[in-house]
Amino acid sequence: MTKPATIKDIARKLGISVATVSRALRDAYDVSKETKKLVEETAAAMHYRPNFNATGLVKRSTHKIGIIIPSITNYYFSTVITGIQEYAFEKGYQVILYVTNDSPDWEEKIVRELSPGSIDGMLACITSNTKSFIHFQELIDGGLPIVFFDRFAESLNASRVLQDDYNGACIATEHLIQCGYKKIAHVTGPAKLSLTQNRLKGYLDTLGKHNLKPFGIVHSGFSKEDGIKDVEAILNEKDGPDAIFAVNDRKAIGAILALKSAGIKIGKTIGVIGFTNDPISEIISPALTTIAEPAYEIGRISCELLLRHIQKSNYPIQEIILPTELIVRNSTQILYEP
Amino acid sequence: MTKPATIKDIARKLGISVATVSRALRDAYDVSKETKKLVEETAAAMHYRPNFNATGLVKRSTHKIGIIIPSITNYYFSTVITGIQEYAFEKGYQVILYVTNDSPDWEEKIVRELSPGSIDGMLACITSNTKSFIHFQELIDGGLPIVFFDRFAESLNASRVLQDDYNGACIATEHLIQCGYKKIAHVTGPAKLSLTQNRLKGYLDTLGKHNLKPFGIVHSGFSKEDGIKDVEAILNEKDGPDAIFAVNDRKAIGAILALKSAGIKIGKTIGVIGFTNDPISEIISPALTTIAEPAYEIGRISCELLLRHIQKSNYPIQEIILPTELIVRNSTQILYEP
DNA sequence: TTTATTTTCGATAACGTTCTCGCTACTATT
DNA sequence: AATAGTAGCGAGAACGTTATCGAAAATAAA
Repeated sequence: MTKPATIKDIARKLGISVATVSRALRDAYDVSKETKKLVEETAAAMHYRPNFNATGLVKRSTHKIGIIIPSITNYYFSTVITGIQEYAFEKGYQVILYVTNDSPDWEEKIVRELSPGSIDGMLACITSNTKSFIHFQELIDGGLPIVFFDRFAESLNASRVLQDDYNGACIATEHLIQCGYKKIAHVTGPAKLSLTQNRLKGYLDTLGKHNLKPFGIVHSGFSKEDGIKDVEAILNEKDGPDAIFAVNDRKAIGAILALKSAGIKIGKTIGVIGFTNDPISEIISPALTTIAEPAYEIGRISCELLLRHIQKSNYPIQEIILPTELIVRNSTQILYEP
Repeated sequence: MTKPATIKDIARKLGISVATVSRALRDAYDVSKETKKLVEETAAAMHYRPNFNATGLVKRSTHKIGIIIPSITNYYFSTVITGIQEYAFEKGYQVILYVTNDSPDWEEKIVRELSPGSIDGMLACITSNTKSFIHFQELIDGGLPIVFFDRFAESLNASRVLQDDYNGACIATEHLIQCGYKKIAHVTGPAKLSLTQNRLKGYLDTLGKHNLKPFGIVHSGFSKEDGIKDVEAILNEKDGPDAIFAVNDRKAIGAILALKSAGIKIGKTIGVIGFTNDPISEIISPALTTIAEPAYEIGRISCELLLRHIQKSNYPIQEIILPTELIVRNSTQILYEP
């Protein structure tokens, strides 16, 4: 119940002015070594902790950054957040978490209700169907540094950190082709998202390179249930696929479940490849071949970039793309040696 | 780049005092309806947003709460956080996330570096081997409301919200016995944690009730890998178990993987039951029988309780225990009809 | 010495709010 | 008509810190 010690308390105890104490506590060129040391010692003794509200008020900088994200209950997002959190903590920043539940309305509400000076910058990942971006544009216009990750809007002039969706999709499709699969379907995500488009493009381009035709492209959500539904629909068509490239692991899991309950041999009859490298992909049987995304690094690097923008207001806008990696497991198999 | 509007700007524009504007913007008994309406309108027009640093300074209350948690990359924790976040957002509170990585040193450092007045309260889940609790005690002594969830320290006089670990373990063990399993091993967690102790006690008591002997109790970490190791060790003993009760789903998953690679038929030869109801438990094959924890509700209720403590400084300390539920899947089977 | 320069510090005004007074101008009471 | 009460507002201090300006003391240069 004891009130926390302030700079005034230290000043009073030492018989010096608050200004001197303040200087001594920061990087001070303006204060003698003796008083600096003295102040630091008594500050420690009194358990002094700076009041961020006060410093924030005068310096217009709280050491806080915001994360706005559709959800945290999946491997990719929670790992990105972990990366962000760790880097931020190392640099003395605190992280405020905003979860949109993938609802554009919530997203807009959250952004609109932001108090000025409550955060120094923002890490953002938009919902899968954010239609208007003016709320983000207003933040940017207001001078708040924003770095997008994973999902972003082309129209917004802001830095972003992404995995290499296009090449990842190329690698995935190439792998299926090398295995000997020929009729490769793509179970994809929400149409407007750039990551969906890039993975789709990688798929199409790679098929084209090999003179193969695209197959049953279905746009829907990102969930396991979406994967099940989409694959069931594909299976009902007359001419079925012999492989499925899913836009992410959750949908690939759905695909595996759907194929299993249809009694189809996964790998041998129909190959499945995902995207993410969710830990579940090595637990499910057959284990899921997938494209690994560097989620943790994306978090760390996004945060690093954001802090640069915060420190230099004219820091140049960047697009950082991190490589992906093919992880081969049992859901794809070599059908014949070429 | 335009500076955000302040209360002063509104006052100047309307030719009234800042005090009146301030009153008009809050629940004002002291201001006429006309000026109140006028102020609200121009505030909206100028996109006024209150500055939390300033209000926090004078009112000694930021609308922020902290969550300190070992990790966010698992189903239980991320779901609890989701519950917390949603409730907090509904009530106008922001959530600051602190991740300890299950390291007692990080935990202590984070707590020690908290700035006074930077949060109004704290939701906490301790690491699996926090040895000393004085850093939390100091927070409590300093008057900061804290609510613990899932993991807590008996010695700390603070509210807590828990799942019913004891009865959950009883139900789990009882289920195994009803199935016909007789030699039930318990793969458990870090020894000091109360949840470990309660689940262990539930297991022991239920066995005792049926005159069965406990079997191969192994204390280790919470991870899948720990589960694999523990079960491999148990299998190497002369007289093997016919069922395994794991302290959580991740270890149960590890158990299933270990049993599979040992070529043991799960369910028929050895039954497995977990604790959590992680989504992965219905994806793995065989699907995992488990005790479902109300993670989301624990989050919401913890947050609700914390806000009560924040609003009434003498709000009574509570221990809230939420029920669990048995979810039967294929990793346990009825061995014979009694 | 005297002057110039540096080092070290204190006073004071901000930052954007809320809070406590107290003042004015009404309305109600007698 | 006199008093009391009340509604509505403004002035100014406070919250804990940093920033600006200048003053005093110490040192260096002349």
